[in-house]
Amino acid sequence: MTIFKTTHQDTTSNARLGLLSLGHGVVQTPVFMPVGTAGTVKGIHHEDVARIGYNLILGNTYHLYLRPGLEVLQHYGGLHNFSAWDHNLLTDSGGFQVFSLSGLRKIEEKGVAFQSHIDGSRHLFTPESVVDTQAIIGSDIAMCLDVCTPPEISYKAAKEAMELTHRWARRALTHRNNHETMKGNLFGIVQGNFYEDLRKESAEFFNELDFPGLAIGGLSVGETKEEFIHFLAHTAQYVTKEKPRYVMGIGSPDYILEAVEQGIDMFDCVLATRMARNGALFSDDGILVMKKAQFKFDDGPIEEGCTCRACTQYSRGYVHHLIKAKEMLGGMLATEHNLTYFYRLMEKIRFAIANNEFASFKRAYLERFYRTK
RNA sequence: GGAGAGGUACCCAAGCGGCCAAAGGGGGCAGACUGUAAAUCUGUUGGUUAUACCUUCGAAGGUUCGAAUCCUUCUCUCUCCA
Repeated sequence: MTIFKTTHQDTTSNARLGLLSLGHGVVQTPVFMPVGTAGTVKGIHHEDVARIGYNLILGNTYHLYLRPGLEVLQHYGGLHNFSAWDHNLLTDSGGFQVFSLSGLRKIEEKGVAFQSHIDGSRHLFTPESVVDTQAIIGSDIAMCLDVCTPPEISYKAAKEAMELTHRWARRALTHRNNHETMKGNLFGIVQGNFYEDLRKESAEFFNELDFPGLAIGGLSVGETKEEFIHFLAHTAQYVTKEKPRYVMGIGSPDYILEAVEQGIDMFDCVLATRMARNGALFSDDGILVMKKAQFKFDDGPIEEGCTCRACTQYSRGYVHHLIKAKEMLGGMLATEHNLTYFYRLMEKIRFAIANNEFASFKRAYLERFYRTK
């Protein structure tokens, strides 16, 4: 069963419009997904996330498994109900967490053994257990457990990680297809590190399997922007265009534009929400670091035309004050602003694609965003 | 009026003869943040013609090769007693 259809192909790039049909509604692509690691998009009500327009957010298997734990999630009938989120939910498998918590982990054929960052307790994730966990969470899109690797590892290590990712993917798919209660879709994750032939091999491997969608993983893990762009484009050319294509872990507006240009349909990133909490707000004229003294007496909105609460109800000076004073409302308003900004950016991107002018839109956007004022 | 404690950089505060332009906080300023161990972290914070020199630890004077540190006087603040 296909869950995705392309509705328009931009004539100036590989960018495309699509519709992604999931358990909690249809998602317009390209789509940016806010990250709600531990069952909450930090600093904002789920109600407000939905009000902005989002109908697909992330959760994280690793974090939710450790806390609140499967018993609690089962008690509440899944994360949708538990967190009052009535729209779509994608959960990351924990592959990235296991990678970023290196030192505590041990990767074996059967799965990955790791220690909790919370209390040091020992746990094992297998391709099968991670599918089970995401079934309990109730994910509309579940991700395979993968082996995510950093830049500058050897070819041999990269190849081994990729091959293990592939074996795990087969096991996860088999398990999912025999699963009695899982309703969500399971996506595969292309790996291959920063080696062109491995990326090609991994993409072709996943194209052959019966996943309803595919992700490109192992990018945005510390490589340069040039490497990111190169390996994104290189990998994307081999990943089937018949399925939704998801680049994990990006990004900033410039990274998102690069991804959309390569025909990527989905991406998620903590950047918008984390930077908001740290006092950096996005605008078409670049990033505003709100703690700067220049905003102290600034009566204007964060961004003219923005529809968020921060922009429609408060001045830059007030937000500046809240951020400086470390008031909770500051991070909340900033989060709402950045998520609104990214939502509107995606709307503009989709509009540009619909009008076959993505290439010029991208150029003009970046020119303005990085123009020094 | 008496007794005691104390005045250190933008603020609080350590230092109590040389390793002190002076710990640590805070505040200020700057930077970072990309499948969230982050409402976090990092750098910087007397001046200059800058691996050195100049000015600075309430004020003035003194002891010493050398003083934020010891002595004298003055001054201001706080606490207790009358």
